[in-house]
Amino acid sequence: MKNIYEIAKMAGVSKSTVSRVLNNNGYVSQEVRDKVNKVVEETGYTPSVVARSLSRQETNIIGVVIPEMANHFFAEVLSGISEVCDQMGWSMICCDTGNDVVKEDRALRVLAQQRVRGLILTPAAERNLKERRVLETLFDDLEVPIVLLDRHLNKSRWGGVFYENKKSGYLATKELIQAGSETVGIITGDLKLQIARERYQGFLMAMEEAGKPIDEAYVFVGDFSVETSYKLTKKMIAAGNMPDSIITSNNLTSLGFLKAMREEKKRIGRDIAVIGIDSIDILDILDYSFSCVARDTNEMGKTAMRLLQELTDKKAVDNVVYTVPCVLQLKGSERRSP
Amino acid sequence: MKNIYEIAKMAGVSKSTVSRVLNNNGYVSQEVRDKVNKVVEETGYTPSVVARSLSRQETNIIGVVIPEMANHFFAEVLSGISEVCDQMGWSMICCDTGNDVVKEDRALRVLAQQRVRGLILTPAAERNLKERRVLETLFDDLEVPIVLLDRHLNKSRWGGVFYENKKSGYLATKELIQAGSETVGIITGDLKLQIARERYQGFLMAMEEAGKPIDEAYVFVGDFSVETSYKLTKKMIAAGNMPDSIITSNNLTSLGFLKAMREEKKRIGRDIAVIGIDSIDILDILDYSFSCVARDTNEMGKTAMRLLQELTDKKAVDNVVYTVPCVLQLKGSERRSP
DNA sequence: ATGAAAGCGCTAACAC
DNA sequence: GTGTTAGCGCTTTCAT
Repeated sequence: MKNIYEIAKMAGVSKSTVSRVLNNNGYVSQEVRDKVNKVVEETGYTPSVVARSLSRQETNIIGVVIPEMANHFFAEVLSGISEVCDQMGWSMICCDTGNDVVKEDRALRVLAQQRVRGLILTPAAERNLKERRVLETLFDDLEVPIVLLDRHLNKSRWGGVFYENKKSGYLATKELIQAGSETVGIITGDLKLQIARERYQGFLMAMEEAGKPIDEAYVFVGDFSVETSYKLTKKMIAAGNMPDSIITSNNLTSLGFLKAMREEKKRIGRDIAVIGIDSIDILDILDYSFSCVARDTNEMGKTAMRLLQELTDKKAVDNVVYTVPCVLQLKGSERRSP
Repeated sequence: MKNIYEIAKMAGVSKSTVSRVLNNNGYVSQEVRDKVNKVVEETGYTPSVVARSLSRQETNIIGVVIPEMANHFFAEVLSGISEVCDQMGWSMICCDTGNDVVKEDRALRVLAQQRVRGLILTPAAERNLKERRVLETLFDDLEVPIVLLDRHLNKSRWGGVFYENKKSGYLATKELIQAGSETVGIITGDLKLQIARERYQGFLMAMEEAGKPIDEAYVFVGDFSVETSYKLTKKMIAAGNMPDSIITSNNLTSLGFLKAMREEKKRIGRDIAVIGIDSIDILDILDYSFSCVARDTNEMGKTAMRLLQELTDKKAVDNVVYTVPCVLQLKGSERRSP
């Protein structure tokens, strides 16, 4: 591929002029402009963004670090980020950490080296103070703004786009009780994550409000994965002691729960009622009765990207927080009708 | 962020030495190595990949261009690509074209400017000769190898990772006939895409082999989207003329079909039999009887990335083609039992 | 084993 | 309006 100097030579002008034409800034006569464009056209010349970035001392790439691309929640988020990113003419480097902090650290370091302009991060886990300081320093030194997405990072000063976690747990529980449940159980997420704790707290709050005691046997500590939720549900069924209803704390937890129920020939609405946190698109398509507390996932991604843009433009301060609302979607599974 | 020169100064050595330590090449005494590493550690210095890329005249970024991230098929593929990419220590810029050729062109141009080291592409559509030439020239000039994924680009000389499309259509159709269907219909994908035509041809072949005539009324030309498939199925049901069974040509087509069936209170296995091309994970979890012809999606992504690596290493020639096998998964929906 | 210096392809301040 | 020139932060060749 030719470089800018060769294009300049061919057009009989200087590099600066070619640069001006390419970036459409500075004064350059129409005549010269046409001449340069013609050469660019003919040669199929494409300027190097890496040289430009070095010279300008900034890139137009953002980093996106998420725990699992194949999780539909994150796929939707990514799609939203990508759309806004594209509109801005920026590019996005995606990293999938598989919920592994080691991979996450590596990803963050790579993105720092890439000198990304901004970062959208869903942390695999919360970190101790020291680890967090290292990360903070790394990106602070580079003046890279960071937007957290969905998950918090303990005591970090970064803002982000989050969810009404506590409220979602609260609403789901309250609804189950109102629909007639005497006993309500929950399969939680990884309680090391703030969002899992919040959802659980919402559950506790609604229970207390209704004057229901918490039965430890009905609190299943999971980790937001299909597998664990599946195992816990199996165990619950095997124990022969099921609550009237249960909260599944995220989309994968719901799936694991449904899988185990199917296998054990248990039926939602007959053997147990359920409300999930997060919707599962396909269940709606199938008209499957699965009640949930939902949110606009794609919009979460878009909002995160817009916030990041404001931060890079210095039009927002660091610790801005957007909270997307939860919406109850009742489809019948909140009720048990034996 | 400090640069290499400042680190050198602080360590009392030259830039070259720091570079050698950082890249772990060339001779440098253990003593000096330690000294440099200490300074790097203390300052939290992170070398700039953009400067390195300019100097080395190559990046470690690959471009991935796909039609829709939120489609579970592509999310899985992305996940596979990402994993191998990460293992290699490379980064990946993702672009979602939304099946739009204009966006695709823009994405490709951006990736060329980014001087990506390689490209994995699922084209939004086939192109005319001229458009294709422009693309080819662009990346040829930059010596960027390209791996096609899932979808072909007409008459291009690029290799890639594809699927047994014709066979999948053939197997599905044959199975439906064997299971007792007198009449078989199909909702095709966008026939401008070779993979859609191939799947359709497989259908035709099996029909011919079985001596069944093709009833035009049972051939529904779709476009691999939920929406179109939904509308076509609605129309089919409204017309009151359904085949014994039907092929749905990809995962989204299956979903649109299932949605319309539900809405119209039609039941798979009673009113019509069906085999879909591509599996839908969640249906398995729900133990939903949905037969399909499946493939290892995640592996397709990994294979594509490995092929790309071989191409960048010049260990493979351009037009290598991997074809991933299709596997019949019968769950009962292939049979109609009124 | 280490340093000096040229160069990667571009941008932008300055000169004319 | 256009050209000249000095970087941007690295790598790498060539001396020493």
